[in-house]
Amino acid sequence: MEKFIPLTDLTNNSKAIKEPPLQSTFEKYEKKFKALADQKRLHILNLLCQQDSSCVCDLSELIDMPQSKLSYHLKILLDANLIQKETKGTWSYYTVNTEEINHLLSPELCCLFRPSNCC
Amino acid sequence: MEKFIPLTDLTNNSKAIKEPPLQSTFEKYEKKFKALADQKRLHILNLLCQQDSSCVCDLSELIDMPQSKLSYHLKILLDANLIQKETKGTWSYYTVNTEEINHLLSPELCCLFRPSNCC
DNA sequence: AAATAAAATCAAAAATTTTTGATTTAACGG
DNA sequence: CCGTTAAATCAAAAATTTTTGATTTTATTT
Repeated sequence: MEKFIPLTDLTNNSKAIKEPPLQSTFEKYEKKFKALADQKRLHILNLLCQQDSSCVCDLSELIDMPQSKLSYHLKILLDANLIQKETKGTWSYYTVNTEEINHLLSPELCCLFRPSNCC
Repeated sequence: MEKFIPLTDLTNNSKAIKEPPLQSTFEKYEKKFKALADQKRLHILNLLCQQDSSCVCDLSELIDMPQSKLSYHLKILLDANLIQKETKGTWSYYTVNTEEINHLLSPELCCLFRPSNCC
């Protein structure tokens, strides 16, 4: 059992509070930027912003994309935590994860990828 | 020759100033996010931030990557306008395009992908 | 219980991106 | 002019991502 809390973490560039190693930080952002690195997914995000909650079948019509393809892209956005899912019965409703988008993107991208009330 | 400037652009959702169509906006950001969607390139950006100007051979040692591979990744960042190149003799010096990064990313990503003096 | 409907999953094919090692280009110094 | 060095380019191989159509899962309705 530890007797006292060390004041400095010598293993990590002498910062008192342990930061995750750069490597895993890069992994995290790689995943998020990969999710954003696709026109179709940017379009989906943009649509979700305007609707504030949509099910797959609604989106499927808006964006003219087969259901399985849409589910595939939604999963990538979901796994990157850029959107959230709420299931009601047989429907899945998706919404933009505004907090996450705010952490990631500049205010200038507001109009495209954040809910419509913001600008 | 135009007699007067139209007050509204009826072809584009009645906004007076013509915006690029969403499609081409998505294309633009797809390219930038694709450039960011890779651990190695995030690492390169992070290194460039700290150095404020480095040639390929210096980077190649810092990141332990063969020269042709590094050139490939630098080109992707360059084409996305996230970095800039200045050639002196046989050397190419690369720097982060801070303005572009600022337009794209949140202030929270400052420490990782902007020059070191900012936080 | 059977029929229907929404959405997720799966496996194979197609498309795209990345890696690799060799070659080329361009600039410099003797 | 020749040798050297930095960096870009190239083509083929390898790896990863996306598309497609079929199937499965889950919940609802009759």
